[in-house]
Order: sequence, then structure tokens, then C-alpha cells
Amino acid sequence: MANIREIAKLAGVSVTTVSRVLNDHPYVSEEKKSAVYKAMEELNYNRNIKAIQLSKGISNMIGVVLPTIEHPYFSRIVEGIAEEAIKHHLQIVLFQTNYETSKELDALELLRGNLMDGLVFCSRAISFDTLNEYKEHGPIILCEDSDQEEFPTISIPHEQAFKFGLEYLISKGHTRIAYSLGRKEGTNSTKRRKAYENKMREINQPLRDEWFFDQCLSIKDGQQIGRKYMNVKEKPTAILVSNDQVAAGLLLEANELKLKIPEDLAVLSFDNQPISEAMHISTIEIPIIEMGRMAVTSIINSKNKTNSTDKKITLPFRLVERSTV
Amino acid sequence: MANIREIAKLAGVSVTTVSRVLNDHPYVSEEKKSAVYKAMEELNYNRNIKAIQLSKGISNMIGVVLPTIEHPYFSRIVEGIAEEAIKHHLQIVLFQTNYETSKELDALELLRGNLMDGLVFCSRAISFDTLNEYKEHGPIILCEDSDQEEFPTISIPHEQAFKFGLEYLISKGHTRIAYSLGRKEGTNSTKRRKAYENKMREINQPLRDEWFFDQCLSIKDGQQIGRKYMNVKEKPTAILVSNDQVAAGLLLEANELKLKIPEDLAVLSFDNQPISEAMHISTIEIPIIEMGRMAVTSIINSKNKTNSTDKKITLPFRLVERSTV
DNA sequence: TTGTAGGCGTTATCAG
DNA sequence: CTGATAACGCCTACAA
Repeated sequence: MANIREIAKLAGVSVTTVSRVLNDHPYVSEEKKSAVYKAMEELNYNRNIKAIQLSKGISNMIGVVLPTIEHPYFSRIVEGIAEEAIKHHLQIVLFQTNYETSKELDALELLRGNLMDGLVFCSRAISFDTLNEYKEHGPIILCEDSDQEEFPTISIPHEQAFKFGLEYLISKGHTRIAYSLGRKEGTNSTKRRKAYENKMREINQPLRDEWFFDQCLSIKDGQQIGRKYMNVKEKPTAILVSNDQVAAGLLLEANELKLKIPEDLAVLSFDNQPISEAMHISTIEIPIIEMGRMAVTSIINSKNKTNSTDKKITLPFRLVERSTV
Repeated sequence: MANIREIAKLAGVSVTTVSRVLNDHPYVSEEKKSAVYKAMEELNYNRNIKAIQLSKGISNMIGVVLPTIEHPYFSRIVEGIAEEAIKHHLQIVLFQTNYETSKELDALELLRGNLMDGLVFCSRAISFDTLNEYKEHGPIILCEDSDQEEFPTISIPHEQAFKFGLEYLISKGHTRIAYSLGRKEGTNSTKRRKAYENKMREINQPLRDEWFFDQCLSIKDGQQIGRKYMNVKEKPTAILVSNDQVAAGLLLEANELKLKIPEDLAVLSFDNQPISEAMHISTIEIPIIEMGRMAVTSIINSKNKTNSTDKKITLPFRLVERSTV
């Protein structure tokens, strides 16, 4: 592989001049410029980007950490990240962690090793304490509704949104409301659970284990809920589920079980993914793509200003009324 | 940022020794080793991965090119790629192109610039001629069923699979068969179309424009087909659609239109994504995850051997009979 | 077991 | 306009 020095030699100029030509600097005579181009042609020259990056001390890469790319929620975030990243000539490095902290650490180590300019955690298993150890090595953006002050976050207000969903169901005459969450421990899920418990206390409803469905993320999980529902002794009249996938699964299973939605069971979900429109699912929209986009701008902002301005960005949610409530 | 030289100075050893400690080389005395560790601790040392990569001439990164990450087919391929990549300590760089050749070129340019060890094209818009210009810069793997000899490919035999699907429908008594494709121009779609035209000729059926639905990828597109179907004058009795998403949309719309599946219209699709199981859609399984996995191994093989062994890898497809045929 | 010196390929500084 | 020369941070013969 020919390098800049060989080009210089062949063209009869200095490496500086070659570099100038390469970078479209002014102040290079046309003759030398064409001599350089000719030499590059002859030697079949290719720039070495790694060398440029080392020399300049930049990367133009950001890491995106998520449990799996196969869930619509995450692929949608990445869609947004990719859209914004390309505007800034940033490349995206994907870390599919399956919520294994060791893999999340891999991403952090690469940030530490200066390979990436920043990291977006779409969801995480790793602790804030661990995260904190990597704080100095580059901007880390969290797509979750956490209250800590260390890292910028981008999210809808999950507690408020869940409360809003419950109130909507209540306004429709429901008091016996079940719910599902993605994973018990996550920041967002914790907020949702809190909202649920508060609201139930408020309307004097007991918390029933039977009415809570954990680990619900996919269509299959939604079908699961449908089957479990049949065995629930005290039936709820409504359910607020983790996301549209779960709602879709629940609807499909309900159809098989001759369960009428919303007459027997009202269903409200989150996200407003395409499938919810197709199945007429009432849902609370989360601006997922926008979240992805803003995660990138947030990283860029953190890079530019030493005092990162935007700490906690809260995006709006929105009720989309269709026919399952 | 402290570097290896400062560590050496503070620890009172040479840079070589520091490098040895860093890389777990043998033949370093315990005293020096701990002196180095101490110095690293004191100076808050972080390895610069870009420098290592430049020095060693490696990248440990592969690029993945696809139109959008938001479609289950592509996110599933990436899932497979990620699974295999992590075993080989390869990072994944995502190029979301929206089928714009300029963005596909970006990926190729980074390959040329030695930033990545190889490229996987999950789908592409760019021509073989252009691709060929980048052949020398690293392995390029195509996830499509093309017959060219220049690049390794990984795919099911699309023509054969489509023919198989048609024959299955015919064996169920159908002769009036419609079909849909993802995009007219793609390699895989071309094969499918060819299979369709051949088979129709074989059973003496005319080709009707009305029975062909182009640009069908999503649930929405499937619903579209349902609505268009109502206006088709000569009704087909079966349809072979591009993928499970389209089938799902078609089923949902059929339900609203009081169209009976499979009585009024039999539906067979491709992929065997989770949604097809949930909706009991008969489908021809494509080992998408496996495709992703093998794309990575193929890149690794191309790297190791100068004479790339596996040129065209053909994966098996499989009929999954459920209740839409 | 250790160190010196040169190389990876580019950019940046500064003097002409 | 041009060019030496020193970074960037690390690895690795080769020699000791």
C-alpha cells in the first residue's frame, strides 16, 4: 500500500504538499497539484483513515448500546440515531448486549480507548456507579427517564405518561386495571410501576399480583397475557401494556379465546408503532425516532461545550385513540 | 492524556517494557510489571485503540449496509451478524442507506480507507461495476441470490423457493395465483418474478398485471393489497407474498373486508418471522439469522485465505404449514 | 529479561 | 507557495 511519502517522492514534492492536495488546501500550484494526482493514480493510492484519525485525534464514530436490535422499539431508536448521525458524518457502531453487563463494558472500554466519540445507551443493565467510571472518557447519553444528575437523558416522562394512561382508562369507567412491564428492574419500568401503585392507592384499589405481567416485550408475551388472563380469578376490565407488540399479541390471542376487545377487556399500550395503527390499537405515542435523533445532537453538544447544557431532555407523549379502549 | 512514553519514564523502564505489560507478554519481571501498573494508575492511563489499530494494521470492524434497520428482515440479519461478530471480537458499523447509492458509496469508501475489514451488503442499490472497483480493498459479502462470480453471496435459492411456493399452492388446487414483491429491481425479486412467470407459463396461465403487487414490504403494504384486491376484476384464489409483514397486513385487512382466508384467498408468505406464528400464517422459512452469522464467517474466511473458498453459499428454505393456505 | 530505534500513515508547526 | 521536522500513540525487530 502506497503511502503519502511514496507519493511525495514520485511526484517530486514534499509530504506536506501531498497532504495539502489531499485536504484541498489553498496555496498549492496547479503543476504540483496535478503531479501529485498523477502519482496517486500511478501508485493506486488509498488514504488511510485510521492514520488520519490518529493524527487528528478524532473518531467520527458513536456507539449505540442496546439489548437486541430485533425489537421494533430499538430498531426504531437506531433509525432515528442513524438519520441524525449521517447529517454529521458520524458512523454508528452497534453493541448488542442482550443485557449482559460484560458486553456493555466492551462498549465503555472502547469509549475509554478513544475509538468512539460518545455512547448512546438505549437501555442498560449496568449500574450508574460503573457508568460513572467512564464519564470522563466521553459523552454518555441515556435514553431513559432517570433522575440522576450525572448523565444527560432523553425520554418521555414515564411516570406521568403511565399515570395519564391510567386516568384515561379510569375516565372510560374502568377501575379494575391490570398492567404489564418490559422488565421489572429498568428505570422506565420502575417509574411506570410507581405510577400504577400510586394511582391504584388513589382510587382505593388493592394491588393484585394476578394483575401484573412482567417481562412482556414481544407479540408472544402478549399472547401469554391473553392465556393467563383466562385463569385470573378476579377479572380486570382493562389493561395498560408495555408496548404495541404486546398489545398486538394480546389482541390476537383474545380473538382466539373469543374475548371481546374492548368490551371484555380494554387495551391501551405504548409506542404507536405501525402495528398499532394496523390493528386499531389505542396507544400512547412515544416519539421514538425523535429520541434517537436527539441522542445524537446531545452527544454533539456535549462535545462542543465543556459545560454540557442539556442534562435532562423530556419529550412529549400523546394519546392516540383507536378502538381497543 | 498520558501515553506509553510517559508511563515508561515514570516507571523507570522502556516503552517496550510498558508495551509488553500492556499486551501480557512473558519475560517481564514482576517488579517492573508492578512499577508499570503503578505508573499507569498514577497518570490515569488509557490505551489509545486507534494507535494500536494503526500500528498493527487491523480494524476489527465490519460494515453492514442496509436500506433501513426498521424492517424485521433487516434487523434480524443484523441480529445474526452481531451474534457471530461478537465471537470474533468484531465491531459492527451500521450503514443505513435508504437505497441511496451515495450512502452505499460512503461505506465502500471507508472500506477503501482501511477503516473496516469487510462489508456485508444486506441489500443494495449500487451496481456490480461500482462494487467491483472496491473489490481489492477488502471482502464484500452479498446477502442475495445473484449469479455473478465476483463476490461471495449468502442466500436461499430464491427462484427455487418461489417455484416451490407456487407448486405448493397448485398442489392445494390453486391455479389463479397472484403475487407480490419487495422491489422490482432487486436481485432476489427478479428471481422470484422469473419463477412466477415460468410457472404460470407451465400451467398455461396468463400473466395479469392486476395480480402483481409491487413495492410490498410492510404491514401497510399488505393492507394495501387487501384493498386493491377488492377491485380486481378476475379474482385470484391464492397469493404468494413478499414476506410475513405483508401477509400480516393482508390478513388484517381481509378481516375488515370480511374476506375469508384461506377460503376466499389463500395466503403464503416468506420468512417465518414471529408474527407469522402469532397469526398462523403459512410461510416459507428463510434462515435469516443464519444468513447473518454466515456473512461474518465468510468475511473472516476471506481474510484468512487469499483464495476465498466459499463463493456462493446457498441456505435451505423450509415450508411451515399453518392455516392461511 | 530489557532497551534502542524505526515504523504505521497522516497532520501540524514553523521557517523560508 | 513550499518543505523539514516533529508530533499522534503504539508495536516490534534487533541487539544486548
